[in-house]
Amino acid sequence: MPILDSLTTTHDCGDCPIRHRAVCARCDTDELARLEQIKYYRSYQAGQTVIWSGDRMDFVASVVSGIATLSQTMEDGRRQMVGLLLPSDFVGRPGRATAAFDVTATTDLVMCCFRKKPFEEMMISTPHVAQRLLEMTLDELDSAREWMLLLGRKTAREKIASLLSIIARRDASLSLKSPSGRLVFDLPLTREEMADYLGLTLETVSRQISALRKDGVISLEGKRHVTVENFDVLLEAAGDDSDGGMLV
Amino acid sequence: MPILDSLTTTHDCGDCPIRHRAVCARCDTDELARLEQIKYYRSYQAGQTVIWSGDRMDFVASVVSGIATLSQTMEDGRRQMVGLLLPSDFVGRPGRATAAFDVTATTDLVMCCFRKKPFEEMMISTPHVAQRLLEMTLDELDSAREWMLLLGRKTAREKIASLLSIIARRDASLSLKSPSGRLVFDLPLTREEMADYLGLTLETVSRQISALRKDGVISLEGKRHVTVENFDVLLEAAGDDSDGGMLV
DNA sequence: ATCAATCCTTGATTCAGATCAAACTGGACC
DNA sequence: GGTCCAGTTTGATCTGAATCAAGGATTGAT
Repeated sequence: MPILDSLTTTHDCGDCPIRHRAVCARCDTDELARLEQIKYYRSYQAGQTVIWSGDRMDFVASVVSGIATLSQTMEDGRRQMVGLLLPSDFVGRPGRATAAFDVTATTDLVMCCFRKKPFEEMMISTPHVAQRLLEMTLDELDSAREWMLLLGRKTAREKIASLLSIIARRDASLSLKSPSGRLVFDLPLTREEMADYLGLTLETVSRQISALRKDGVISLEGKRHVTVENFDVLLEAAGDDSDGGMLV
Repeated sequence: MPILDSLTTTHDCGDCPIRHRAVCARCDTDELARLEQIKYYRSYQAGQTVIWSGDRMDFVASVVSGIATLSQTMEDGRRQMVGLLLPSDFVGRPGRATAAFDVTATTDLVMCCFRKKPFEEMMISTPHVAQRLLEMTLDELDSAREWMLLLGRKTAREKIASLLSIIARRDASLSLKSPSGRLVFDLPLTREEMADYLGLTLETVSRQISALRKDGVISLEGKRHVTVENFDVLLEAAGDDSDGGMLV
């Protein structure tokens, strides 16, 4: 993929777009230099599988750009997404040999990979990587628990509204606007992927999006481009109390 | 509660029943001595609330004995348990002022609490606490993600069978037996608590337990005492592939 | 022994979302 | 232009679990 060539070559951590949010966020110059030595970039095309659950995994990585999904599949094919990996999110687990979930590139994806063995050594010898990883993991755990409320107790309509509000909030935070009033964004997922994330069927996702459109909560241009007229109305539909926890 | 008196007085970490599994598992003698100075025990009766979501929380803690639940409630009363806290599990989050979830004692409960400020200082100055906490948090995150598959995609029957298999596995691991063939244990939760954990109603829980009994997968004495004749049959009913991930 | 309270079971009915089925949309390619 | 095809929408029907409702069982208090 020619678009990605500039990123697939080794890159200076100082210029990295996720420098301040990823697992390396707290590293000082020395630590960064050590990371530079064990890192390499990998690119994946949209739709490609990064790793299958159970596969041997000899690296850990940060998402640099693009979106990946974490999912689980039962023998009969039922599938549940258990995480959405956005730029700066961490993939893999120090101290474990195999992947616990399937990782799939949803868009074109660039990852900054660290060879696992030396990364594990850094975890022990330098504090900043481990500290940041703990913080990120605690955040992920809170998100996962928020998601459990959605999966266990929310209606289909609330699930859709919750997902839209999360995506809207993330987009707003990237552009430094606080999420209120009108918001515009593109859905990074197909209806089927949304269904897999929300524990629904793709038909129900489609119907509920149509219903939110009819009710004036959102409007659509094409299938992916969404306008939210009033963020508070969306939160209301999501069943969240107006301030809303719901981290991504 | 007179039963707990021996535990509510200060106790030597060396004799602690969770010494080898809790957040202090990796600590050396020096570190343990520092922890001794900032720790205190608290007991709660079955049914008592330990902390409400949003409340200020000036400690973190390990469950020493008993069972607690982590849960979230929506304004209209819908409720979802997002974690079951067993002995050695950690409660609270360094670097955060308020509780993110409700914590409730399901049985009589003893917690080993650490004052948050000095605990946070230890996290920075000594590596072993932070390392162990990271490991425990990564395990919890994997469990939470397994639970997302259950909540999003499993049938009521599979949910019940999954919960029973988790409780059975934990009981077996405490008594060092490998879970296979006949297993006997007590349910630590009411039907309603099971429903809140599984994203079901208490009536559906009751019906599915009856159904598993009729089908010979389990037998019951009273309402809480369960016998599993064949663990593999239970796993089959849970929809897990026979080796089964499903950590607690 | 009676009463109240909590927990649990079972039955009847309803309904939200799944399933089955068909058709539409918009881009890529010839 | 056509035609392919993945992604999507919409309709008809079915079904698993929720809801509504009524009783048991056990415990503990009076």
